[in-house]
Amino acid sequence: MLGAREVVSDSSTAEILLAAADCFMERGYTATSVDDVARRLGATKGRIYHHFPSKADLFAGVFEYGMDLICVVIEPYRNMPGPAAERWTQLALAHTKHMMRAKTLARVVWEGVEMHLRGARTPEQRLVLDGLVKYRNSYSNIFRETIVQAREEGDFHFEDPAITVQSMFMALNAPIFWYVPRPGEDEENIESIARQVVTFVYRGLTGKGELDL
Amino acid sequence: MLGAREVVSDSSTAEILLAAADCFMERGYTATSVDDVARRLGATKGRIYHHFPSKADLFAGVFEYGMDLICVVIEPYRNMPGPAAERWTQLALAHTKHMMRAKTLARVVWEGVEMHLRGARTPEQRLVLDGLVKYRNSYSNIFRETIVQAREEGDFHFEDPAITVQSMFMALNAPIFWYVPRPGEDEENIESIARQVVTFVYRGLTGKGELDL
DNA sequence: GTCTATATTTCGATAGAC
DNA sequence: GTCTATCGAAATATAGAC
Repeated sequence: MLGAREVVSDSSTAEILLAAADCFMERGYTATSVDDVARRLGATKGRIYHHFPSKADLFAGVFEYGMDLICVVIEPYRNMPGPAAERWTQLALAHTKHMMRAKTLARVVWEGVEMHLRGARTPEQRLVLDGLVKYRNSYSNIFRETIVQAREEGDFHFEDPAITVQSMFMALNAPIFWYVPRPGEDEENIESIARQVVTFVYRGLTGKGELDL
Repeated sequence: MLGAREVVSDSSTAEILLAAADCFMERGYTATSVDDVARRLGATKGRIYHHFPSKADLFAGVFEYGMDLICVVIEPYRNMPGPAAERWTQLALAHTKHMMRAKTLARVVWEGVEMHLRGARTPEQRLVLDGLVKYRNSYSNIFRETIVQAREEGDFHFEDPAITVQSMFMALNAPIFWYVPRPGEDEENIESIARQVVTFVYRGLTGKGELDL
């Protein structure tokens, strides 16, 4: 199952991870103090440091938890039979809806990737981040292989796969930055937004029109 | 000219802004210390605090400088005659190429918008950020009006303009996260990437195909 | 397993010399 | 206009009580 690592052993650890995810999303990694996370838990940082050796490890835990979850979500569609273009549509819909349902975790994963792209930091943190981003890359490779196959089958059209995967993910992930859950009318709302976003990207992948300048 | 405010009065201030932009891009706002910026300048923070009352104001200065620049870049195409779809193509190409050429400033603007979406912070910082994001929104409205007009002219197809503008900008801005300038072969590289990205989005806007499920 | 200190470092900001 | 020196406020992490 793509190496889900079952980070969350007990419910106490899970509670810490979710509180940390909330804080990291609201203020970002650097601006979030361990005291902030403890305060959200109604506890003190002693509790957190008992479960995680450092703030960086806490962040890594949230990242991994987030990746584990989304891997479970797209698993049913990974090896779906039929045209790759149709498989892509199912994967993209599941991915985009999950971005909104688990917006908090998705934002943390995003910041982890961003931190990695920035480079810098200490060698130790670098090693941890490298592992996390490798996990995230194995996920994005599922989509990459699917769109390349759909191109071979004549349904998708694009030049560079790397550029296309990046453009695709940015558009599919967009809702994590502006979507605000509204109590009550959530599920239909999520369905409608996901359909529009995936349609937009689907057209970008299937279209053949060239720019007229 | 969309209210460019001429932040950069003297060359000493400009030098500080560019050094700050580099630092903010490399490590993010919170993780960047004023000492970091000073060190990059080969100076001490006394120099920075003489020109900017606070770190937040320094960030605001970089943001505003970045917005001023990109407004100048798209200005020639804003009121171009002819079909809105063609005007959009010129605007999008100019925008995307600038994202790569001025990647540093673009990333700072991005983080400013992200910080604003997070909410939180002190009321004073909130006020400054509100102003900056208003500036940024007036920029994004140019694109919004253009795609809505292109839809009225029958060239673009989409449902919700807000969702579409968000998806569009995310895809057009994607290069600021992965594009790495390579010395020598830069300009042709930028042209090729921008053409591919804008073609992808163009197809997303012009396409009429529906998802088959 | 969680809490109460506390040691240590870093950072934003200011005051005053030059 | 820039630098040196320093204050005071966080924040990471640890030690030891309970």
